[in-house]
Amino acid sequence: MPDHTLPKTYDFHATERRIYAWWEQHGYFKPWNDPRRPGFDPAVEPFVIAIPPPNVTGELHLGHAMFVAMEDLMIRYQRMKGVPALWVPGSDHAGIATQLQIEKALAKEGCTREQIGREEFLKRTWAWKEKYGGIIADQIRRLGASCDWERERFTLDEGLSRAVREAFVRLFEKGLIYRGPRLINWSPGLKTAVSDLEVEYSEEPGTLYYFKYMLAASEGEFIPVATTRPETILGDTAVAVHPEDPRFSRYVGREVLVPVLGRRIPVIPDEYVDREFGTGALKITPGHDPNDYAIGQRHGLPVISVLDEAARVTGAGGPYAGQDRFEARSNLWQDMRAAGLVIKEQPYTLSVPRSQRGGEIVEPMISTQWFVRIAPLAEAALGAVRDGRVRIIPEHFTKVYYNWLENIQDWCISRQLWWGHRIPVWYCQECGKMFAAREDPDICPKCGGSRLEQDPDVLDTWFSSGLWPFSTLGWPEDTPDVRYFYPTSVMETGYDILFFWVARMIMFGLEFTGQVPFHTVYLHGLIRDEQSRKMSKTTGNVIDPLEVMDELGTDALRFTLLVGSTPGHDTNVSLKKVVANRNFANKLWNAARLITGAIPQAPAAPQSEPEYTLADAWIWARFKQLTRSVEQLFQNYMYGEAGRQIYDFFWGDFADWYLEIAKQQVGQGGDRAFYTVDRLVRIFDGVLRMLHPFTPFVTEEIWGHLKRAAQAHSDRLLPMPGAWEEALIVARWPQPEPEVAQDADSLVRFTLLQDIVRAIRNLRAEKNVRPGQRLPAILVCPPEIAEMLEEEKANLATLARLDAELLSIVPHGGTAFPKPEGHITLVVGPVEVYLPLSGLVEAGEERARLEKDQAEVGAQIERLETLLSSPFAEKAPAAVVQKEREKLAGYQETAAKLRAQLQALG
RNA sequence: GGGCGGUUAGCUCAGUUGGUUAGAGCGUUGCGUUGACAUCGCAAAGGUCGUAGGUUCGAGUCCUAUACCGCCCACCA
Repeated sequence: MPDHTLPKTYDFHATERRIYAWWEQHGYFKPWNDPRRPGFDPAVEPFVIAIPPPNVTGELHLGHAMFVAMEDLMIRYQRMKGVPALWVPGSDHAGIATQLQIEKALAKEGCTREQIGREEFLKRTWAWKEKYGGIIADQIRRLGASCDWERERFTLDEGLSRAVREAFVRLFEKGLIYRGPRLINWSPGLKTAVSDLEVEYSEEPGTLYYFKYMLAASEGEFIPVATTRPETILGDTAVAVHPEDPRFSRYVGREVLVPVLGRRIPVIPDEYVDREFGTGALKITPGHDPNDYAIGQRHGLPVISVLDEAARVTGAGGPYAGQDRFEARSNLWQDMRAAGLVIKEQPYTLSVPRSQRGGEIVEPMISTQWFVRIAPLAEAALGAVRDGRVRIIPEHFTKVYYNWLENIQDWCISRQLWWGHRIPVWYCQECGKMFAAREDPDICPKCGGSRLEQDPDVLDTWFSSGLWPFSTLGWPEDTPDVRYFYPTSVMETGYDILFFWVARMIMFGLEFTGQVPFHTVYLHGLIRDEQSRKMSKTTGNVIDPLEVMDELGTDALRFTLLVGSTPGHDTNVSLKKVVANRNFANKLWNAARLITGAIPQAPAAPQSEPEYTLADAWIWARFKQLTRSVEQLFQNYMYGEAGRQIYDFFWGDFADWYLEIAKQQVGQGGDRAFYTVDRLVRIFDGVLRMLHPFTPFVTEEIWGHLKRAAQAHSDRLLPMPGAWEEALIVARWPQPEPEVAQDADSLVRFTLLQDIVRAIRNLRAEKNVRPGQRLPAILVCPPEIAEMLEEEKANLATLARLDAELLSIVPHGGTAFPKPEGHITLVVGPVEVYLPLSGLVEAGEERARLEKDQAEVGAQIERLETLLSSPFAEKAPAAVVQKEREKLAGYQETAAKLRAQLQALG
């Protein structure tokens, strides 16, 4: 046996490992045109994707699998098209997420980060990163990712750190970064500020507390006020009422007393107050509420912080100082009740702000933080999408993008963490000035002093991520990579990080490089379970991609994710789908066994000119259709639909029909066998090529076998490009093949053949004719069809399980054909099929079936006649009308046959 | 409050530019296994495309309204 014989079963496990190593070893993942390699041609346009960097200590989940599959598909497609394709891999330091992991580990040892100190903490985190940081990259390899691993980057590596400093200093020098006390979202557990985006609101049952704000100057008079957070009363600096509210107008300008504390605060008028809500009067806590902060600014109110960084009451809270916020809430309320200030409590649904990471309740607080003045950047980023320099797919997300950028707030970029890029700002202890610097300074540039202290904060992780498309290529250096590969091509990621990441990359790209960082944003949906629930460990519905790959193979997983998804829409993944796609890979494998086995049965060189059967012409016409359709779908980023069509072609046309026919044709030997094998090889090769971006492993493996089998047998068995490439991963993508006039005819004729076969199979199934039993048959049809059927006789016999010796094709026109004794009739379009089964069919049954057919055909004729006599005939395009006319003619022909048959039955 | 998406077969979903009998996988039913494949084959059942209008010769596809589900943003003392 030659070595290209395929084993009976496909061992995807071993294959995946072997093939990946082989690809990598041959350098196929590198762009063929590369400024780092000899023979570089800067004129050839590359295709570039920067990977969405996963968290360095993360574990692979289906979200990763999704983007890897999607991006690898795009990269492989471009590579096969001959475009230098670069996919830059890397990972993200993920400030909060990683730091939390380390802190958790420390907690197990019974200590805190403060106890071990910043330096030791960072040492441990780096050690953690070294230990676990490679895992995710290996898991991404298992998915088949064809990244250029030599270009792998990490957001905290030296080059990227330089980029971060450069970006910060530039913005700082332009005045686009400022520092100051503002009301920010404070995470008391993490003890850091977080940005607006990192706060998630959840609806939760709570209480609305009604109480009295007593007038300072008059006994017994009060303004009723409602709050959801009584502890903030301690920080109230005013009570606001609507200026036109008659209930309270007499109080405006007077003073009320803060419960328990007895502080005097003014009653102020402000239109922000909603007269309908609550009591119509609003307590103002500028230190702990964003709206109150704004009102406070308008009225020049003092700001009192009553909560500290751990959300405990500060000294300003008098008797409650040192208490936790919730403890203080209940204590204060009790004391107020005792003092007769409580009116009532009412159940109320709150929108509770929680930290995206820790999940704890975020506290709005006044704090000195660093901010990016975002408006000018946002304006530019809006422009880039508006004028089409960046295209977002699916398109409806552009609105979401606009909406966010048009209402954007300054971005709080400082975090009170240790794991991250430290803010490159120093404070001179001698002159008191602060300055930003690209390199760690020794002396103060303002006064020359040497007692410098660096700002202790680090930057928001997304600050460094925002630079990713160019920092990974070497920016701010003017490297050959930046010059050639930037701007990148497509940014493919989930829509959930459109704001966090995509918008910020566009802003930073424009700001720092003057160019958009990518011309296309492709947003995929989120992965959910089969009941469209989010996958979560608590629900227990998490599908682990690693387990899926172990059990069903990477290709099956990839194909499921790719074909099951539409851009921007969530995808429900179930194991059942993956199983179905594992079966698909298996089907491919077995088709390959058949084809490689068929090759040696044909002569190595044909003696005559090519001669193709109807089936050959048909499958070729269908294949060409597929290449055109797939090309168009790929161009429109409709990968899922493309995959589906290839799947359908392969399974429904190629395997179900053509392979069955091909076995028969190869069995005929001679040149017929050669030309059949030639079709098999070419079309299967084409299918493998088109499938390769979806299911790279099985296709590469099979293709290798196919190629070797073909080469071993004949130098005339070639793929479409005319020569066998060295590997499928770098093989040419099938060109869309143009349609020729004959194609339509082949399709119509073969469809008739299929209809005949189906009709016979149907009857056999109905009558329980044993599958093994070869039936004789008589086919009566118009002469021009008879010729075709005669040629296809052998195939017909195979497919419908007829006895080829006893199959007669009778050309017959005009007059009714006399029905043979003992036969029953099927009418398939212009063809009458007579099968000697009347013994199995009861009297009347045949008539009933024919009448049923007649009724169906009659209904169609009626429908089409109505249609064609309507304005449709004049207004619709001629081709469309013509098509319907032909259909009608076909039905009329069938109807005539049916009538004749029924008459013959008497 | 503003915006977006979904509603198609029992389930999960496709359905690009409107073209005239609506597709797949899974599930269900019946039949079938020595030669590519039971990880399979053959056949069958199953949908008035959420509802109501409109545009059009023609609407699952475009427009308007509406119901329900989901999401995002803003945020309500």
